[in-house]
Amino acid sequence: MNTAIDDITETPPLTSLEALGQAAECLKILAHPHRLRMIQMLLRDRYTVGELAQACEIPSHMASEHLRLMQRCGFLTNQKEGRNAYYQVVETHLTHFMACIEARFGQA
Amino acid sequence: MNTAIDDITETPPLTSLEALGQAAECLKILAHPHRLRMIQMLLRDRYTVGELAQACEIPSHMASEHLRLMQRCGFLTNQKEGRNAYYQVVETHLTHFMACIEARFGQA
DNA sequence: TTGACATGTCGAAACATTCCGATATATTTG
DNA sequence: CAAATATATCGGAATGTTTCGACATGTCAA
Repeated sequence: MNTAIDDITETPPLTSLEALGQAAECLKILAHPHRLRMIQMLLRDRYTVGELAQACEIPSHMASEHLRLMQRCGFLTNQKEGRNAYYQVVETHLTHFMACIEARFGQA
Repeated sequence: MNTAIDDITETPPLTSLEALGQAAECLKILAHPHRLRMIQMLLRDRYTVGELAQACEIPSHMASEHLRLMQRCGFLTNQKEGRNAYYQVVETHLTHFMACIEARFGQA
């Protein structure tokens, strides 16, 4: 015999189209190989723009643009130290997203 | 004293830029509110193009295009029955991705 | 066979993203 | 101060995505 709670856990309600719109915005920002690499690195440690740029094999002014984008949407924050800018992750759910991506696309 | 295995589990290698490129392609396809809604529904049951279109509040010929895109990249498959086409999920990792999205963006 | 229905496909307009050179700002070093 | 370094920003060309109307295909029922 099912209880009300059983029914809810069996079929949770659909997410609203509005919330899925927000989700889609965030996924669009994730959907770039250089930004994924930056997030993967920043989930482990903090890095400067130049270090991230080098890891992505791109000019640092382009890394700066990717980082600005990810900061504007609440994924990252930065701290300026001298002439360097250290970025780090603030959106904790990125840990889970990256775990999903690593589970599917591996460490290859 | 750390073993080699400890070191690996503490700092797994970065995913290659090539693999992250594939991941980005998949995320781009996920990054659309109507496609997210379709996937969320199809993870629970199979539906026709018309049913999915109605749930997304879009004309069915546009639902058909979204479904074709998701089929081409290996997320979905379909079975024709009479004049209907039933779609269902074949990429099992979508369960985990959708769980992440629901955890972050809720059932609101 | 005819008409209604469900789905699929095409092409173009509208829109968004990516990339890059040029330039700007701020900081450290000599 | 001047030069070098690190980061940030701007504008535009190239490219990709989304949407939509129009039309094509295939199925069912009368």
